[in-house]
Amino acid sequence: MLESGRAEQIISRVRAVPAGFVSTYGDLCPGAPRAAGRALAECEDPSLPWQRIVRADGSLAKGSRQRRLLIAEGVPFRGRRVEMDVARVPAEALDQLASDLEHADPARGTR
DNA sequence: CGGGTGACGAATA
DNA sequence: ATATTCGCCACCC
Repeated sequence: MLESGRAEQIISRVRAVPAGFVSTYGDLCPGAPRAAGRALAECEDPSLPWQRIVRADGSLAKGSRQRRLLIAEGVPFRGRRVEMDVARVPAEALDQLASDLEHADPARGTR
């Protein structure tokens, strides 16, 4: 069950982005950022934090709706764009976090 | 095979 | 700073 399909891989990375941070289409799928956008557009899973995926320059694909959700999570903005220098999670970090999710132990680390 | 499309990215004007 | 153009690649017919 690793479902390591192209889309599945992208989706798993989206889930790896922590609240209050963002990542880019290019980081989700280097070399084919549009495939990432495609995956998000097709995926209807409401538990998917799609709003945390923004363009490389910090602009939003989904406009005000997306902006509102991100601000609610505490993502720093500069005008209409996300402050990428502060909130961006690089591709490598995403893989790291994705691995961490598999180890998700809510009871371990609580002391 | 090709041709068109897109929740993109980078370069250019 | 914004608008346009081009390049890229995955997916569909």
